[in-house]
Amino acid sequence: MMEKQLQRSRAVLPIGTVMKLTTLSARQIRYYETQGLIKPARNEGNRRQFSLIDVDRLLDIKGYLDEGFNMTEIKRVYEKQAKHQQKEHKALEKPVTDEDVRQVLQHEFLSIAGLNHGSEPSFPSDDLSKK
DNA sequence: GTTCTAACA
DNA sequence: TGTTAGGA
Repeated sequence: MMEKQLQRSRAVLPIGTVMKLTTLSARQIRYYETQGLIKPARNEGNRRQFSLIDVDRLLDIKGYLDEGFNMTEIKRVYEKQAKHQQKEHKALEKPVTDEDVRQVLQHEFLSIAGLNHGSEPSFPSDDLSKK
């Protein structure tokens, strides 16, 4: 049941393929990597090798971009996602599937987009539940 | 031909 | 972000 997960995390796609799949420029893809939004593997030639999970992540990022979010805002979303993964991992040792990730992202996306879709760079700030 | 990093008209 | 230089 986890086989597909392994296949999806198999990083073998060159940046050129990812460009076509996501319609993002190499510049953007590389930049997002420096911003910590994605972490593609590298082959022996220092070439980036993306997995389907990476592509999926890129497509999500593109979605945020279309909604007018900037890198810092998008990064914030993924930071929270990272926390979720850590939490799950430490607490239950439960493997996070890309479907889980999608749900978290979708939730974050909808809530953020719904609260301020206009132009204000301001966010509802962090959660108050962390005590 | 493709991808990489760094830098800027 | 685009684009280009110079390498691998």
